Amino acid sequence: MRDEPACSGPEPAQLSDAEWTVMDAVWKRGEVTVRDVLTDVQGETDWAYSTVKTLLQRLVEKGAVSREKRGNTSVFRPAVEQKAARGAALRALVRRAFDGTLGTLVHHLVADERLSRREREDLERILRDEGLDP
Amino acid sequence: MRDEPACSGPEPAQLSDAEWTVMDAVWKRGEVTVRDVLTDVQGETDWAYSTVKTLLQRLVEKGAVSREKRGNTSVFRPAVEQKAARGAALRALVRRAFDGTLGTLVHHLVADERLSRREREDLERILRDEGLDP
DNA sequence: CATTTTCTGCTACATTTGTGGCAGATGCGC
DNA sequence: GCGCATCTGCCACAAATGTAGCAGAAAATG
Repeated sequence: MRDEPACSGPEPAQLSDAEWTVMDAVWKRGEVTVRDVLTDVQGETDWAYSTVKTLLQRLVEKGAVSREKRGNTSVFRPAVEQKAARGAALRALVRRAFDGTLGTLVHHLVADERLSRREREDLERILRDEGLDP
Repeated sequence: MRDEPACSGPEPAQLSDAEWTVMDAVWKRGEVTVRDVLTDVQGETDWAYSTVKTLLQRLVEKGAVSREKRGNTSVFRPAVEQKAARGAALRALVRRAFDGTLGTLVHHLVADERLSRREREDLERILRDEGLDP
């Protein structure tokens, strides 16, 4: 009896850097207009209205968000869960840079000299606290 | 007194998918020619000689490998350690997709339903043992 | 040596990503 | 209803990435 969930459906499309920034706002609000996102990313970026618009457009094409016309304004909603997107991104990284093996990544984490003792302890704690639920 | 290694020098340049494939061969062999890499990636990819050549060229420009002329043939050598490249890639992922916080990634790992119990246990064990045993 | 093989240097070209402009349609304040 | 603010749809353009061809130089081969 296997306890792995095995492979579910197709991976959500990979998101680019800029697209992640937009998705953060989309997930946070649940439902956004171009302007909402623009507002949220002010300070983080220096994007023009058009830039956000284009990015949302591309996210629609990638199937990451859905668009619904409300009056003359588009309202966007997440079409993939953040968790799914994160999983896909993580698996893509593991595939390209860590032998396709999660274990290699974890090993790197704990062996990486840039990981502070404190962070390492945090990881252990998180694992113990969160990993126990059957 | 801080125990963090804090921020060392500048991150190695980000590598693209294709570039990671090439770098795998470069790290494995320690010293390669275009043809060596081409040989190694046969089966994995269907690249032309020129493709590998271009990729190595770009890796030189990115400072990821060094080139040395031996006769009329170029010999390439890693200029960044695999560990450093992995670290940079991992940090980039955390930055874009996991709130910039390693803890968020680890939390995702243990909470992700796609992570099998066995992998979860491995993770815990590796953390406890500091990754000392294979 | 004359050929054949193999390299290199340069160029090319499609796609994706980052960034944004312009013009026409639509909605809001007065 | 009119004008001003907004939105949208479509296009643009540079940099990065994926993928490779061509021509000339260098080396190997008979």
